[in-house]
Amino acid sequence: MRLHFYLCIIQHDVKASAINVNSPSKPATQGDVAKAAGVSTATVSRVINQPKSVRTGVRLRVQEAIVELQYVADAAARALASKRSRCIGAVIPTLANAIFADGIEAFESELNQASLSLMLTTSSYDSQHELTQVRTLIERGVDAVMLVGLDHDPLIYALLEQRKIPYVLTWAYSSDCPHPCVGFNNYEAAKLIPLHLTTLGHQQFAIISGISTGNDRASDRLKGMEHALFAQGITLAQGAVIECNYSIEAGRAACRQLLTLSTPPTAILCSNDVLATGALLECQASNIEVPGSVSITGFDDLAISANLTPSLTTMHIPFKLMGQRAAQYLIDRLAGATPQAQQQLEVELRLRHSTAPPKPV
Amino acid sequence: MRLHFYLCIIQHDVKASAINVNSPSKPATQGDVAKAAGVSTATVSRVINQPKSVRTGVRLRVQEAIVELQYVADAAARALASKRSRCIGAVIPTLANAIFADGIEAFESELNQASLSLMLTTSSYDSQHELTQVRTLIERGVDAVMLVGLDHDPLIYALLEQRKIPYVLTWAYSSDCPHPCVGFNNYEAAKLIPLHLTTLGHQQFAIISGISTGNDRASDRLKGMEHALFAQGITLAQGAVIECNYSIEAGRAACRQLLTLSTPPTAILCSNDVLATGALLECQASNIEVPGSVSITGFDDLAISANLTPSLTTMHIPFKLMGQRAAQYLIDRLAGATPQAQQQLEVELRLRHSTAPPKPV
DNA sequence: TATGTTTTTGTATGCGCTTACATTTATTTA
DNA sequence: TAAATAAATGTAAGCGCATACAAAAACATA
Repeated sequence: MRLHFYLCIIQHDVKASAINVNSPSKPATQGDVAKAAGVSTATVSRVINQPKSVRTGVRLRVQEAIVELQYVADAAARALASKRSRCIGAVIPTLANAIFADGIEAFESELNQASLSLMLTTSSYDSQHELTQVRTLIERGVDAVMLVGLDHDPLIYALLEQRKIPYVLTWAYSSDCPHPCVGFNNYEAAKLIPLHLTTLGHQQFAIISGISTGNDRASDRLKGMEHALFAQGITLAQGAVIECNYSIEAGRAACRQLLTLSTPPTAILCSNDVLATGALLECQASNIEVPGSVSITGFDDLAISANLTPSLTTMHIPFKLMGQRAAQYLIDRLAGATPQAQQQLEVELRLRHSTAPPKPV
Repeated sequence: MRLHFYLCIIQHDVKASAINVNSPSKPATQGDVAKAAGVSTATVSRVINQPKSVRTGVRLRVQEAIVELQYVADAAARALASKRSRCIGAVIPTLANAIFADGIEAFESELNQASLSLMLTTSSYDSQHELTQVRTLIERGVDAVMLVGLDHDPLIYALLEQRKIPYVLTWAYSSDCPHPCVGFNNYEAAKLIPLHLTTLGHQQFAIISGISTGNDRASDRLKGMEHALFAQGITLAQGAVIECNYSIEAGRAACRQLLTLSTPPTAILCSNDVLATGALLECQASNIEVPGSVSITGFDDLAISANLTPSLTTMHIPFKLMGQRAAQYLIDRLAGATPQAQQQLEVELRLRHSTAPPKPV
């Protein structure tokens, strides 16, 4: 016992001096700190995790040793011993769409403040890939998971629930959603847009939608717009609904195509601002007046939308707030609280200059 | 000893049956799998990490047990024992700028294929915050780190090198960079743009730059453009250089201001496409002809740039390739290889319709 | 078949930390 | 001041895995 003690002292001295000369020695461990400060490893651990439970004098001594030895706690060991990785996983369709980038940025920032880190993956709008990514995140030991949209492979929910991993769905909301979600009702929000245009007097509509298969947001928005039109007794002409990828080029191409219909639309409803921007730019490039010849609406309210000429009428979504709320939900869950499981965010139709009454016939 | 043995058996049986009925029992461990397959934990570990070293029959039995028990290896334990977390950290200024979003998406995708996960953080263009984030990543035990730009707090390099954590700098390149980097020379690339415009006959220039303080990319681009102009004997009028945030609104405001100069520029050089888009939209909104009255150039070649009216002359940067290469560099490093430390990517000035000879005076 | 090789498998240790519990020390109460 | 209580600290047992080394099995050689 005594011998052991001496050995430890010697070992510590060697290490300490080695560190002092910046040699490539191994990083200090909790044990090194403990010896340097003359306390047990348990106390070092407490200084790090529950500082208040350690007397001030001791705490200071330990903190000094930590700085001195440039001690950095080993995350793997902490995670193994505490069963918490302090990492949150997120699967989003893509970063290419600014709406995800903004939301995720806020999400990460919020996590950061709670000393949590973000493990980010993308699914490319592919639900099987999403499942794979969730599996990977679970293997990585994330403490919680954020997903986009309400529809997911049931296996995802099974995995998450089996392992008791808190999760939250975002970018969508439904009052009867059986899962925790933070977002807005894409369907209901989308219904508001046709209303605005019919009020202006439009009768001839067309829709540029994202691919609705396997994308509940796109699908809900499309349905919302269609149903709202039908409710007004308006029918969509053959070929007046185009589904395409979320890209400016696709939006342009779709717009071009729609304007060649036998009865061209006086209003084109786009299911997001990327497509709407494409449509607007196509009109600009083709010298078609907006809103003179055709009104155009978007959805999302990207940074560029208010700056286009004409500025885009679109549905404003508080993405930043959504990211924050989603993060907060998970943070609360991990803290043992039971935050509100379904959170609906306010959206707002921003009336700008891309919409106007149709030309009198 | 013997007692302990029995206890283990009993405990295992309980666990196994519990799992079969999908009860909320603890997830299976390697030991559970080992018992189920009638092998040692070492063999299970080998089946997972070096399958070829295990006989086919045994391997199959183990894999079966893994599926049966829904075994998922504990990442923390693996990391602790193997000293590898399989996580790569990245610090980018912001996701709000699409150039980072695209590059990171490719980066993550490449990591994914190598069974590595991305831990993403943002610095808000703040070098001290960046240092904090790097610290956090190191604490999280990332195996490698990706940073944006060449200039960083020396402490960052010290930390990384002390812990022998491979890292790579991106979005920039310099032949004399002492650190691994994958990117392009912002300074040299920027110099090409004024050249194009002087060739067209422009003499009156203005520049809209990002905040150059603490941002080597912005600073290099600005210097590059200025030096190229000076080399042609062209001086910038007082107030002809504006530094502002990377936002469309800021670009618009800067453009508006520049056009009120006593000798308004015939060409406005923007240090990225966001600012250029802002400038272009401002002109559009003010009915100022581009390139009739003023030529505008960007830098980055965002998705929207080719679709604006007029389409934007800009420097094309292969962000996707850059993300892939950066990831590959780190993957190779972690595999023990010594990939090329400095990798320069080709950039290309895309001549489009926002530039033209100035109006004859 | 006996021996030497190689391949496969098992044993047992430790990675660095957290935490239940035991022990010591400080503080309060009577 | 002593006893009772509370607070601070130490002890030691894992957490679940990878891996060095030892042992066993399979294979090759003579």
